[in-house]
Amino acid sequence: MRAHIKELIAQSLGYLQREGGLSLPDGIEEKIRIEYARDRSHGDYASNIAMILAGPAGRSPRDIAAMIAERLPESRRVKKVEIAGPGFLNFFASDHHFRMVLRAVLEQADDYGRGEPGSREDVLLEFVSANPTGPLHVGHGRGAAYGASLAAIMEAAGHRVEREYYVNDHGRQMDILALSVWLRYLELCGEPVDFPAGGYRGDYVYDIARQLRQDSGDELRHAALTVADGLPPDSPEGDADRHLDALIERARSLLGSDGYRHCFELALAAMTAEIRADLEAFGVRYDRWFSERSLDESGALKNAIERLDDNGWVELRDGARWFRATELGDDKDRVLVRDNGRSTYFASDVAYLLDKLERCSGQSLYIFGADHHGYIPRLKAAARGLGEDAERLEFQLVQFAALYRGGEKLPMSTRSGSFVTLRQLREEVGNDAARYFYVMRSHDQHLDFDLDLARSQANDNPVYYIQYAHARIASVFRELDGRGLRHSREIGEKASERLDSDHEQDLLRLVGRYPDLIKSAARQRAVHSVAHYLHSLASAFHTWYNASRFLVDDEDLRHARLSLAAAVGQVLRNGLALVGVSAPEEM
RNA sequence: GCGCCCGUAGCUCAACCGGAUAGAGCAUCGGCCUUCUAAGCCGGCGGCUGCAGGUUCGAGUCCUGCCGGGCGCGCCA
Repeated sequence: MRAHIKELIAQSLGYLQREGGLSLPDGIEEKIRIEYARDRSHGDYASNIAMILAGPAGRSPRDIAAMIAERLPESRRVKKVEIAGPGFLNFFASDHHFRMVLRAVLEQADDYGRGEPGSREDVLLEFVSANPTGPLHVGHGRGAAYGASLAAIMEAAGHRVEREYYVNDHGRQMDILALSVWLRYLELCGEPVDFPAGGYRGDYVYDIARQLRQDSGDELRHAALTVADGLPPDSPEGDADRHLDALIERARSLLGSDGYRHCFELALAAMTAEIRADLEAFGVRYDRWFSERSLDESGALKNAIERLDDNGWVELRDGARWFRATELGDDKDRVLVRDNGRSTYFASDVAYLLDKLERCSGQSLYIFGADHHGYIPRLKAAARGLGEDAERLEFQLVQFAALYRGGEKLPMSTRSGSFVTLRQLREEVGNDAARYFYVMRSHDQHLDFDLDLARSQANDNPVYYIQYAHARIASVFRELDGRGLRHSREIGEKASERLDSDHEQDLLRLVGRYPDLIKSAARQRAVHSVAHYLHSLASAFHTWYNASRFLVDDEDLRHARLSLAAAVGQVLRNGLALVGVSAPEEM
């Protein structure tokens, strides 16, 4: 409908242009914006085009609006056009338009609101990508909920979306996990080891250690004294990181490369499987799990560094290879290969970035936690250095979700193990509430997640409010069935002009703008706007439900109302599906 | 110190890339179940959009400065 009205205005402007009554700036068609009227008395759609043209044309906005209105082509979907306020053109939709809306919803059903697949650019969406060194916590949950919903919304809008998880299966953090597992394993063998300050302390480490003991028995056992012998001191007296690195080296030498590798692979596989299962249970699915290690194995890492070098952005400094990022917009130069010959995490990022840009024709979208915002300039610099278009990289920052319990903010640290996992959250508040709560606020806003509130007020959750509307609709149709009646969409559609109350008109309007909503939510990456829309649709339905009855004797009216109710139910289902929330038939 | 994000009702947040009288939920006060699900509905109370300037027909939205909060600034991952 927005596109339709836009076209009407463009035609009118065309007439005006040809008649010579008005000279228009070039490309003015692009500037036509159709908005939703806020107030019912302002009609259904509004355009401010006359106000934009007033300046250059040197005439009053209302005059111009009148000229445009006079030359608007007839349309069956527009009942009338008014000029209001400072110069708005207000469009009132016709009964015919609303009839078309009803028909579209009921005919297209689950596809209502969906654009043609592939009608928009392909995007590659990377999200969560948490290190597989511990279970996902509630911070990751927000990225997961936002990313999965955004992917679904963009897909619905017509993008082809590739969902990707980048697995950091390569670096020091993984070594620390492998070491932690091995030390816990030694404990289980009865060795009195001192657990390092920098190790991973969560219970899950014991779980993996138990698995290791089951696999390997005492094969990997070494005396605690041998393990600790001659190591630099741990904190607080010494340096925790130096201690940790020495301990990793000790593990490697005692276990041999095969033994060490076994610990490492077991820990990696166990953690990855757990993360995957967590996300799956949360309704979050990926098209690809991309291994960082594979970049090294495939030579992609070497290629990317060479390409930066060929383009003249790499130089040797103090035995290390540096990327001269400063000249490409970053605030510091970055090390690619350390003086010990090992490549940095950043080097892998560059290789992965290149791989993504080569695989995807459109935008490569990163969803980062807010703490990663410092990566943006360096990744853009890398894209430029590679000779790629940095504009194809897009970053959405998801702000923190702070957890509160008993009015106290919970500390969140992976290493100390004192965090609330995504799994615990799901068990506490349920999948539907968790998915909805995560995305009901704009992703660039901080989110205060009060666990007590989420649990104790579970019945006041907005998500139940929306689901309840859906269940009520289903219940109406059950009642209809119970009375031996049937709903005819055909009659309902024909009689749709009987839906003339304010409540019904509000609902028709809301249902009709759903397809536009999906497009704009996708364009703005604004998942929360879908959540808000669903809430207002449910609210309008509850109001209507309380104000009037569906199963009336007047057949035309009954069928018309049932058609509208069915349409509302359909849109609720479609929208809820996009944010990963179920639409129950009864509650 | 430098950089990024954010300051809107008592609380948590919206406001369709500059539009019309800034809206919801929670909290609070008062009403509505013999009728399709009261996990609901109707009404009241609640605002100098952090502060001060600027840009223009028009600013919560854009620009500058200040105040306040969060996060980030390693040959870590």
